[in-house]
Amino acid sequence: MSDFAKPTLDDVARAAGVSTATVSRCLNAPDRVIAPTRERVMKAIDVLGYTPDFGGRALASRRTNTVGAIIPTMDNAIFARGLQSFQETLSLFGKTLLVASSGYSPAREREQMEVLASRGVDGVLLIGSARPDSSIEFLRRRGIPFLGAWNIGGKDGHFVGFDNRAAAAELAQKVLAQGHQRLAMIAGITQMNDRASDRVEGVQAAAKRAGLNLDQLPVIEAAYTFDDGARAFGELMALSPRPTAVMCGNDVLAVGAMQKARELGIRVPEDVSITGFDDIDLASVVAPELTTVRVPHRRMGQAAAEMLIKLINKQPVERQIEIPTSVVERGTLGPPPADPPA
Amino acid sequence: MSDFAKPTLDDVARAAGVSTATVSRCLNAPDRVIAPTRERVMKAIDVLGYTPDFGGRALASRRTNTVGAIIPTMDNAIFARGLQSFQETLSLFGKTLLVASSGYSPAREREQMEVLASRGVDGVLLIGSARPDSSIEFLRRRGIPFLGAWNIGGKDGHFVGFDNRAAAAELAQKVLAQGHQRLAMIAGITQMNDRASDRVEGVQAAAKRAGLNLDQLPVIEAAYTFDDGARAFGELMALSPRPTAVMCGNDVLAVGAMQKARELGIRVPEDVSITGFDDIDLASVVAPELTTVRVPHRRMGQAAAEMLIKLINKQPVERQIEIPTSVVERGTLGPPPADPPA
DNA sequence: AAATTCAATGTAAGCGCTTACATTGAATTT
DNA sequence: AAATTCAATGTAAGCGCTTACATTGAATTT
Repeated sequence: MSDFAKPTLDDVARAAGVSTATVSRCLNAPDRVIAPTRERVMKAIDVLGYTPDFGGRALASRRTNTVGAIIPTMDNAIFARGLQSFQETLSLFGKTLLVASSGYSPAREREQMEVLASRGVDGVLLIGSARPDSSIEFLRRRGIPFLGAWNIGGKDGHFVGFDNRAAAAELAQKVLAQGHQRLAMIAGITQMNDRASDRVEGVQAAAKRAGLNLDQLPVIEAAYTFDDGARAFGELMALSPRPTAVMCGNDVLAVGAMQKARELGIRVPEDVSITGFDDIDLASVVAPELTTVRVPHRRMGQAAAEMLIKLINKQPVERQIEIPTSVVERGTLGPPPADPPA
Repeated sequence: MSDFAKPTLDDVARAAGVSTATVSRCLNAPDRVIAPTRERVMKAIDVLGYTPDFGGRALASRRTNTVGAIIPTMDNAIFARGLQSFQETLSLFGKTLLVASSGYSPAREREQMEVLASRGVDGVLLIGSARPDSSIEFLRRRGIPFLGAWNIGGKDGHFVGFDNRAAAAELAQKVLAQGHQRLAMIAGITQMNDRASDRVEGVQAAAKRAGLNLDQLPVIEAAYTFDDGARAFGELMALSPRPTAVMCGNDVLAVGAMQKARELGIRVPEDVSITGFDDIDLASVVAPELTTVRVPHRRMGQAAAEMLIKLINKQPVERQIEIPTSVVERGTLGPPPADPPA
């Protein structure tokens, strides 16, 4: 076998004594070729070590069997798990994943859309729904099916995700049920991030329903890192009156807050309750374990892949699939101290 | 602008009043076209909203500007960070990342190689060097440049990574220097995983050098999860004599072990010292903080991307690049108890 | 002023497939 | 037995680019 002459369809056809059309059919619609012929062709393919050329195939069929995903970053447990199962499911359908990252910037997201479009992806996975209309318009014009994940409720388009607002509200209710009156939030950066802003709104809605004054519900925005969570927690603890419960936009922020609490000698949950969001592995590793919202990332990734494939195949789909979440009550949530510091 | 008629090179050429070759040159070798012409062409490209067709381009140029990576799983902080920076660097060079996962199975890795090869990737990133020769042979025959990362020292081929063996040995030395005589290990699954087995060997070598009897150095292999780490730690603690220091194959295992210790009422480091490997964020979040080996994942990801691009461009490269690691001594490592339990 | 050079551009073949349409011939219907 | 049908296969165009080679004509050299 030569190192150079990569065999082509033509070589296979010649070796099997059939036309190129027949070889192509063996590959793409085997039932349209009679068994003995097919076997002969398959044998030739095997002997020559033939694999179809991607470029030729893409050009002729106008299909790439490639799906793109534009996520803020892979380097974050929030997306890693869902993306992994998205990829696994895609691979079951013979599709490959092209990964691009936006770093939470809508402009970079748009750039990546263009990169993916020019690569002829059959479909695109996006995160959430907050982005300039022009970006969506771009995909529409190109005729590329797309899907928002990790959230639902965008004004139009398809979604597979969870109701961040409702989940945050539900968690807030549990906190309020413990008797807390002085809530505070460490939110993710809400600009162009509907997951982050929905969570804030959810907490605020629940607080309002419970008769709290929203002016007394401080919200600090922080990037999703331990350090930023810790810093924000420090700021909140300097407030007067000091909050007795700090709800965080995700688990990473919450764990950062817990670290800072330890550093400041503030006990969790005796002095301050802390909650997270996502229920990543980390949440059940810290002590005390974190009260948070469980999000079935793997299930969502799989559902997203399935829906996107249906969209690509122009099969009917629901407009959105809501993945149920649940509050996980663990050690970091307790009643407020009897005599909270002013 | 119509939704359907995606403009082609031909359309641009006609609109700009030049030949298709000139348009192609504007895109691929702009300096070979005089400025006024180029501007006219660029204008036409802009007006028509033209983007080159990937299939056509790939077919004609025999290049895809796509790089593949086959990693065990994305859903693990160990790979996520390095892969993210690999991708970012690639993107700087106009290359896109195709991600495939093997789930730690050499057979699946091989399958994914075939998938990537048939997609015409320009190069492939692999993890480590432990795999059947036939897999390497496959890439060689196809003429696809490849690179092993996360480790160095494979018998041939190119590598960008760290010396797992030496790093583990260095960490073991620190443990031994504390006076521990009863070491134990919770290793990753070593089969077809050179990172895991190199770390075991490193610890064993250091122990031997210190005059310990390797028969008295129990090693339990465990998958990289908290639960498996916890389970293995439980087994080790049931041993008699009980180890006074448990070195873990990575941070996740170590944190799992710490959880179990807490559950068993075993104090860390007073009763048992625990060490990890990788220094993922988690390591400095647990209490006490984890003694571990710092691995500059981002730097490695970037170096890997740069080397792979050089390989693709047939530029000269070193055979391997070693990324330095360092031991981070933190709270989980202390001297053995004065009176260790039998 | 004629010859030469060379940058800028054009012509057209070819990359490796898919697929609409055409052909063939055995099986079925009349 | 002739006509019809239809499954199996073949023919060949075409998908949208890149690039070797050809052409053009202004600038330079003689």
